[in-house]
Amino acid sequence: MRETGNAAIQAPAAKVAPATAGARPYHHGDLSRALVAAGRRILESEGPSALSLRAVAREAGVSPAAPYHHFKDKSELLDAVAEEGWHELGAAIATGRAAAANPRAALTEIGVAYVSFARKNPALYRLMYHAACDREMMPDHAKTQDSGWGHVAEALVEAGADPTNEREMQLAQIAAWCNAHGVAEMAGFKEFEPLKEAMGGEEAFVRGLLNHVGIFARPRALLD
Amino acid sequence: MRETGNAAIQAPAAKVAPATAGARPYHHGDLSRALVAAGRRILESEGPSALSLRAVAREAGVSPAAPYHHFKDKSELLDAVAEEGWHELGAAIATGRAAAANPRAALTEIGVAYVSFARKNPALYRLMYHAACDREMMPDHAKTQDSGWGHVAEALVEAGADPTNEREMQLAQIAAWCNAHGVAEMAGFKEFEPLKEAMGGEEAFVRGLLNHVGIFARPRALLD
DNA sequence: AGATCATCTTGACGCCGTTCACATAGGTGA
DNA sequence: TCACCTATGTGAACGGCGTCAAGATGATCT
Repeated sequence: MRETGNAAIQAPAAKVAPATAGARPYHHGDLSRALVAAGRRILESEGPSALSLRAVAREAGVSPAAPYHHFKDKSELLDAVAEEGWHELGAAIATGRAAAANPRAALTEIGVAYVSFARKNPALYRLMYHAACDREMMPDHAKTQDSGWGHVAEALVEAGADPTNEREMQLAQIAAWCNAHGVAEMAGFKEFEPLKEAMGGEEAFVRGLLNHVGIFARPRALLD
Repeated sequence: MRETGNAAIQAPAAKVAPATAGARPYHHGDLSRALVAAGRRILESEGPSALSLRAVAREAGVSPAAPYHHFKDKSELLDAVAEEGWHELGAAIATGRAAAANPRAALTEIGVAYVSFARKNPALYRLMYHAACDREMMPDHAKTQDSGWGHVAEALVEAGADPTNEREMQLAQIAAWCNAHGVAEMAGFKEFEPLKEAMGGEEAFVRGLLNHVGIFARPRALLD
């Protein structure tokens, strides 16, 4: 019939094609993945307004109706693109955290990595959050163990937070996310350019902002 | 020809109609305002996906092409709706600030008022920020003296910040905005419901978040 | 009154998301 | 081997969208 869940995983069903062979081995071979990739290419090169289902199908070289055999509708395709983004954001956060000199610095680096990802993939980031806000919840993926969400909690504990104080832990975790999200969406505003340059570049600006805003540098209710 | 700027101000041009007379005095009378109002009604009652130019025209009782005599294109109409939102947000912030017992509390109340407005008008708030992010800058309106932006700066100074430390002032102001924005967009997520209830309602939750996140409760680089 | 000009309508264009009937081709079991 | 089944593709069509050009309408100015 039709794939219902994650489009990136073909399940143990009948192996249909070598996935990345030359030209077009099967009917298409691996349309799901091709469509998601095409969607992301269009998003990056031509912006969100150009991201139509038909354009994605064109980019993948299939008819406008073909995607409907792999995704219920357009928003499900966009969800798959967004999911790829959440996955990469999680990886970026893990990398940032690992690069920190000490547990306390890890929190800061998580924030910087988060904002950095969002600033490097603005259209993708906005798509990710758009999807999340529409359903008024974080994507399931963001809550798995190895996600950004999980890393924040772990980093908080390693920095000395009391994991038994559940309420404060939750508040701090959410606050961190709000914090990073706010900075991520506003750091690109043009009126801040002069200040950015005066501070020696965007990263310094972002660090200043995160520091001012607090949680990444000093989660005081937990650590003070 | 065609109105170029603010659609809400009819300028000193020829008075065309009594503005709010019965039925339809002139060709329409005051289509600009009617269209903005219709747009907002649709946004609130049927959501952003239903907010098409044609639907707005229908709601206002005119043909699909009529709006083009008042707005360059759809996005200019949406900008006008958003501008109304920024105006109201500014007023809400002013009210919150005025209700505070002391200068320090004023900062907190500004944050609470901001988030409260966003939570009460989620679709409008998202439209407002969407427009801002698209052009990568705050709307001009948000930067005028009596806007939310201005109130934050004033409140910071009244709370004891040093207005001559320009860089820190700017950083704090931006941080406050990031802060409020992040909380505003995430406070509605469903996975936080249990915590919200445990804390005695959404306002307490928001205050906790703003407090954790820092700037509204303790802009330390400036005040400590 | 006649000219003028902003305003509104009609009709059209191309693009969109989506659906449906049909075509095609790999895999399966007789 | 071959008929069948199912997954996957195409083509044509629908209504809705944003937008524009040409024409109708009616208030205002001289």
